[in-house]
Amino acid sequence: MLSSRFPVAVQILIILDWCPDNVKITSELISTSVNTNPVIIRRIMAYLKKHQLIATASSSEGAKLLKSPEDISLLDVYNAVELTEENQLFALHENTNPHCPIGSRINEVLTLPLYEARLALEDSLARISIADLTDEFIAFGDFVNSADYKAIEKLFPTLQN
Amino acid sequence: MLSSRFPVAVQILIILDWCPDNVKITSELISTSVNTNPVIIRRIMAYLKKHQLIATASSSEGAKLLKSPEDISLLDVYNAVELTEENQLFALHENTNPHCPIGSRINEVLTLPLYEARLALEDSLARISIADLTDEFIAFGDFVNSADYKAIEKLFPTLQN
DNA sequence: ATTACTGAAACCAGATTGGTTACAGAGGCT
DNA sequence: AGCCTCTGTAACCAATCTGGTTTCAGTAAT
Repeated sequence: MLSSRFPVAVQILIILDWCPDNVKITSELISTSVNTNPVIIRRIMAYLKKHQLIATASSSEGAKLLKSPEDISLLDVYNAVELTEENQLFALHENTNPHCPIGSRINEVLTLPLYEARLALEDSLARISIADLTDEFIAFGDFVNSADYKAIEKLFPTLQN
Repeated sequence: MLSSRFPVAVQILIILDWCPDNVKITSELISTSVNTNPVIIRRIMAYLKKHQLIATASSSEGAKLLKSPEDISLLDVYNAVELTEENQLFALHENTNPHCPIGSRINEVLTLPLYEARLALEDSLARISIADLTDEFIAFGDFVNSADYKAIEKLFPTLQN
């Protein structure tokens, strides 16, 4: 099973898309939504930053999206946080027996079917954007005007600046 | 990245398909092809056995396929060895903040896109059978008659019975 | 009975994960 | 200038997973 870095990264990007520009979004605000430690959020944001999906600032304005949310697909996020340096979904068993007709060629034979399966996964992820997902939530303006907001205002301490 | 149980399981099934019925296939023979410890092979074979893909015997005849190799897909193998009890590819971050409009619904919103991506992966794996892969290797008969065979005969100590 | 193999337990080292504390440094603000 | 907030890292931790190994009881064929 893959790590939860991917869904958390998606949640980070949705929050950046969902909040108006004048809201200062810090790792602590996001960590309150995810319900984890701010350092966890910063670590994942470092991946997103490295892949040019977001920009962060040492104080001041908080994090911002670097691309239009319509142009950030789930595949972009997946690639940013889940792909290792080996750049593969399926591991292969290394050092199979070179003297065995099966062992000597198994990895070569498996490569294409496993690559195609990975492509199918990636194609599916590529079809959904952050904007698509943000649409599934209540609008920020409606949230602020809702009766709920007052009760949980303290959870968004930096919401208004 | 997923574990190498899956490719090793595929290799086990290919060997069972590839070898003629009169060859006694033990965990040690397979471990020689994979180049690992026989216990590793037995552990993976236990998954395959639990999912009714193979039968094993305490001595005597060795392991056998329980289904025609055309009817064993890579998805069957993947499901047998890689799926956990939670039965999912992507993890979600649990205990997100129920008071946050995003956190309270993020997992619900992510479920469908992640499920579809997983389905795409599985559909792709379902299209390839063990028989398809076995076809990619030299036939057992040709191997036995080849010049190579004599040199590595000792690696298949139980080959002829 | 001997032999050969399976199945399972126990243990191990290394890697990964999510979590935490701590702190240097960047960059606003007064 | 000093203060304040937040980022980016490092260091550390416990839990889990993985592949590997040794050991051994049980099973089945000869």
